[in-house]
Amino acid sequence: MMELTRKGEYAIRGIVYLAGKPIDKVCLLSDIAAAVDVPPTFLAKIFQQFSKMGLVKSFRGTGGGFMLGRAPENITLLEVVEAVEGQIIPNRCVVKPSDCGRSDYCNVHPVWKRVQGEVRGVLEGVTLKELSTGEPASKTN
Amino acid sequence: MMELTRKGEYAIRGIVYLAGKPIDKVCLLSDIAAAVDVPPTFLAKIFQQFSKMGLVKSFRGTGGGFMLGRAPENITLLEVVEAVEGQIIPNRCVVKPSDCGRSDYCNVHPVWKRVQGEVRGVLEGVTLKELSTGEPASKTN
DNA sequence: CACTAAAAAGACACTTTATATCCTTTTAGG
DNA sequence: CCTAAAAGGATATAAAGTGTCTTTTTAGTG
Ligand code: SF4
Ligand code: SF4
Repeated sequence: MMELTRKGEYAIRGIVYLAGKPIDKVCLLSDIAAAVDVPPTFLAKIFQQFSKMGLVKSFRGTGGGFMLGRAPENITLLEVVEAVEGQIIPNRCVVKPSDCGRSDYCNVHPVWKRVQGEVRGVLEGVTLKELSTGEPASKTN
Repeated sequence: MMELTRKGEYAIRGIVYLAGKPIDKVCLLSDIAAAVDVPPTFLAKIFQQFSKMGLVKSFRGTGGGFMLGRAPENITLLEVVEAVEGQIIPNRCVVKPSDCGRSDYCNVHPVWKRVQGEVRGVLEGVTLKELSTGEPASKTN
């Protein structure tokens, strides 16, 4: 259970690739797709989502392509994942307790809340910068 | 993403119900299903799985039914969830790194490992006892 | 023993989500 | 105007999720 979809996996690969390039370098979708081994048409859809959310900037026409929307140290893995997969929801009652009817007294409910928090915490603690360079965030600098 | 399936949700409801009964009380599937509001035929399949893994004991024929396989304080939520949903796998490379080819140098890979660990940790820290009584485990007693 | 209660097993049907491709349209440069 | 490239939309296929139905096995009971 809890498996990331291909879409999510591809999304990460694609944007981490961008994060490894100079911030203002415009990359062709076809190049990115080839580099990270993802079906180009599929990656196109993903990057369209990214583009709408400002995670990447896109340019059309000759000389067009994609570049990162913000500095890679300011984009967390959580943002990337949620951009394409939606919110992280271990159980539906986490987002809509009213759906269940048992949520008032249910002892399992808070556990899912906790799971959600933990997962979000981990993903939020990782930036594209770290993912592209392999270096842990140097928070004390 | 990461949503528990209905099956998983139903499984938990069903077994937590059992955990709230005296350990040697035999409950009818139909009663359990009605009590926790789950389609009886579906719950049957789930309890068959539980039975094979020893999480519940089953008795056939007249006077038959189900009871918990072990003391509720010795069954963790992790066990229950993994019994019906399989392992908790945030990304497939967590369980089969060889599938990816990039796993050797991939910086995202360890993040999924960490996510897996956190989720398992949370679920492992919760027992059926706590879930049925609402009381946190009193480890210091 | 025959009858009945109850779970086990297996097959099946339907829905939803995931995965991917294709075609057309828009935008921008040369 | 022609070409490069992304955006948008429709569609196709496969896989997973959700649930039902029927038949079989097991066990108690008069
Ligand atoms: S029973 Fe509890 S855990 Fe399950 S959906 Fe309802 S509130 Fe959530
Ligand atoms: S690229 Fe990294 S995170 Fe993605 S599947 Fe491969 S090893 Fe795992």
